[in-house]
Amino acid sequence: MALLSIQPRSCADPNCRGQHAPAERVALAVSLCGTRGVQLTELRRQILELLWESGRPTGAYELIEALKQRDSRPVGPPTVYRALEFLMSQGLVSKIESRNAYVPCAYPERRHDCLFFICSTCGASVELEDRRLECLISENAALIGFHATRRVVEVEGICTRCIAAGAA
Amino acid sequence: MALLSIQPRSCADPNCRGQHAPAERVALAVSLCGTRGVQLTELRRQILELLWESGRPTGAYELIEALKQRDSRPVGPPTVYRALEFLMSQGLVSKIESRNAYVPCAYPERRHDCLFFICSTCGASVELEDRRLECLISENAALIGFHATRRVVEVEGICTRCIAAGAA
DNA sequence: CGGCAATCGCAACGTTATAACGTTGCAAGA
DNA sequence: TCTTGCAACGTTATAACGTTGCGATTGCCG
Repeated sequence: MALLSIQPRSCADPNCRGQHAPAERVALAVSLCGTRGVQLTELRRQILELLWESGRPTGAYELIEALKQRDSRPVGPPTVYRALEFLMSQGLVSKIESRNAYVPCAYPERRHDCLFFICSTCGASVELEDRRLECLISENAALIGFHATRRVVEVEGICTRCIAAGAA
Repeated sequence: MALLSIQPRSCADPNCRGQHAPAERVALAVSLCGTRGVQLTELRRQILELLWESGRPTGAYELIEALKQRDSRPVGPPTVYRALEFLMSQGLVSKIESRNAYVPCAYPERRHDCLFFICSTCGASVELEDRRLECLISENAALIGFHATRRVVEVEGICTRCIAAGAA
């Protein structure tokens, strides 16, 4: 198991690297849930925040560890899985099936299916959206009379950064 | 856990429904492996056969059960996973990531990535191929400088048969 | 026949997910 | 105030999926 590397920073210093983004993401989620009349509880909020801070697909048990270290609150697997289920139902999080891990969703206000690129070297993932891809899948589905409800598109490979690093 | 439903038939009777197909599929695999100079051992062959006979994505532990019932040979998880790994390396089997289950591949001679449709009602899966889809994914990959090595495209929904049955 | 690599058997363990049941906290209405 | 209802969370155990490590066996090839 990879070492736990979720290390939130307080973001008051000039060395803060992109740690404001998680806060903004969470703020968006808070307002979104307010609008929708659903409860983004403290636990759910924290898990979403951890996912944004992590920067890569993160397993449920990693989240359990991170929560324990963050505020010495021990939570069991069902608790975390329930929170993840809620976050997924709101489009705030997606599961990366090929990794059994979870990522925060960049555009929770749009209800679409995403296209994920996961780097096998550094583990980072990138989320894209392509309407044409969804159309093509629908087209194929129609071909066999299939009614699609969920699309999982995950691409494994090597990201730009790792290609560059490997070439050096 | 769903009831084990892998029930091979001897295929000598006139009521045989599609059970010749698995035999033909396996025969193709045998010749293919012969050509490639790799060993499709008895165990590997049996697992491939079971997958063809199953007709739906089948878990590793289900295969273990089926093997035990088929010829009272008890095999452990590592044995089955190794065989599956071999079959996947030869393009004879694919893993359905969203189900942690395995399906036989219809076109093992072509080395491509498939598009799977999995029915949430009956569990059956259909394999399609669409070159345009692969192109579109490559295009998106190029956009972010990503070098793709594996594409996972799985669509969950309801198949024609189940739509019809539900409408009745 | 001897050597070697590939395959298989087996025990133990690690990881991911859920079942089953109980508890807490809050809010509406008699 | 009671009590009823409900959503969220806690706890234990267990199911389901997958891996490691090592030794035994098989089969190929000189």
